Amino acid sequence: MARSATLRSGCPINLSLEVIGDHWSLLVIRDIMFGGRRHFRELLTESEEGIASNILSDRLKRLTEAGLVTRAADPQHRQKQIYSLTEQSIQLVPVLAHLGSWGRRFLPVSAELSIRAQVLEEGGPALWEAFMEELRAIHLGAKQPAGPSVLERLDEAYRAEVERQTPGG
Amino acid sequence: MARSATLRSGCPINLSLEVIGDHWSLLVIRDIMFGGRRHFRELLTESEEGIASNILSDRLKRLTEAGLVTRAADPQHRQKQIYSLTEQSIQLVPVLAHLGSWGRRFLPVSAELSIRAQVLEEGGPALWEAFMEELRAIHLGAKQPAGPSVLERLDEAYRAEVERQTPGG
DNA sequence: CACACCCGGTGGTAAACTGCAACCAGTCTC
DNA sequence: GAGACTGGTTGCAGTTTACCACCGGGTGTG
Repeated sequence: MARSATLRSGCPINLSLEVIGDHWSLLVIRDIMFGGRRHFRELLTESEEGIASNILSDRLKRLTEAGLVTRAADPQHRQKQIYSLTEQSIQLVPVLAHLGSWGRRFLPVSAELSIRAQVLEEGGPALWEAFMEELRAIHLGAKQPAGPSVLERLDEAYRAEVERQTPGG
Repeated sequence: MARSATLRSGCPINLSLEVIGDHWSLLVIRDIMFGGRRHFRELLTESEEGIASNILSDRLKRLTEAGLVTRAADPQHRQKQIYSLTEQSIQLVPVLAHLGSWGRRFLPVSAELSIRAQVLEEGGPALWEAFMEELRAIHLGAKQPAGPSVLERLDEAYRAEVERQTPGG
């Protein structure tokens, strides 16, 4: 069931919180956005925080209704659904970037999980914009941007950080 | 009671959400930050969304424990407590600004409540920085910054928007 | 046709969150 | 000293959220 349309007030911050102001919604978006998870099972089993299947199901439904996520059939596997970001959720990149920076400054983050936030912070708005262009290519079918891939750069930094911590791997 | 220290993961976004990822915490911060509310009763009765007293009490306690808010005795009134922002919560300004911009773009905001978000958006990072300096002066006792007051500018825009909607007063 | 995988849904239970209203004791005002 | 105001607290009920485990039908694979 769709939850009651409370609409406490017309304040943009309040309305934003009514959409993404819970523990899981932004984490799901983060995993689709940065983790490249596109299927239910990927989001479920590769979740760093261990989301439950019914919660994931519920959030994907909500996010779809709110226009932050779309679902489409997977041509490779007739039962699979592919979840994609929309322009609306892609424009959350600056929010996530700032939220990550803030967490990195004040909270007990782990090094390997915050390295992406660090790269995004150092890259600044220019990098975010490039990242958003890349996401539009991946999720909306837009033209692939020219420059080097931001996603690859983030993943590379992550792998380097993991390697740094377990050199003998 | 302090809620269980779950710490689902060390991801900065996750940790940030564990601190401010609920419906009310950011609204309380918003009211202290933009609305100039410093006392319990002000936060309670002038809340746009109508927060309940026990919820407000709980959030103020949590935010204090998390280091986003401090409380101090009011010399004017021996029973009153003055709530202040900290450097940690002042640095949420960019997050709130982006969240407001995002809401303004995609959600059914009301004109008079989103005018501040619009001013902040148009002012960009430079204006945010000036606003943060001003907040440091108000809440942390820092030196009053030189330029014109951002808070006054926001309030003025708000009043003008209200006037525009109800010209006859 | 077995078999493992895939997308979820269900049921049960516990905890958290929320709203409402009443209440309390200290404090300022007149 | 009466009355209003202060910062909260408490109790209760309803709703939401959460976790856990299991199930169930469709689907690709050998």
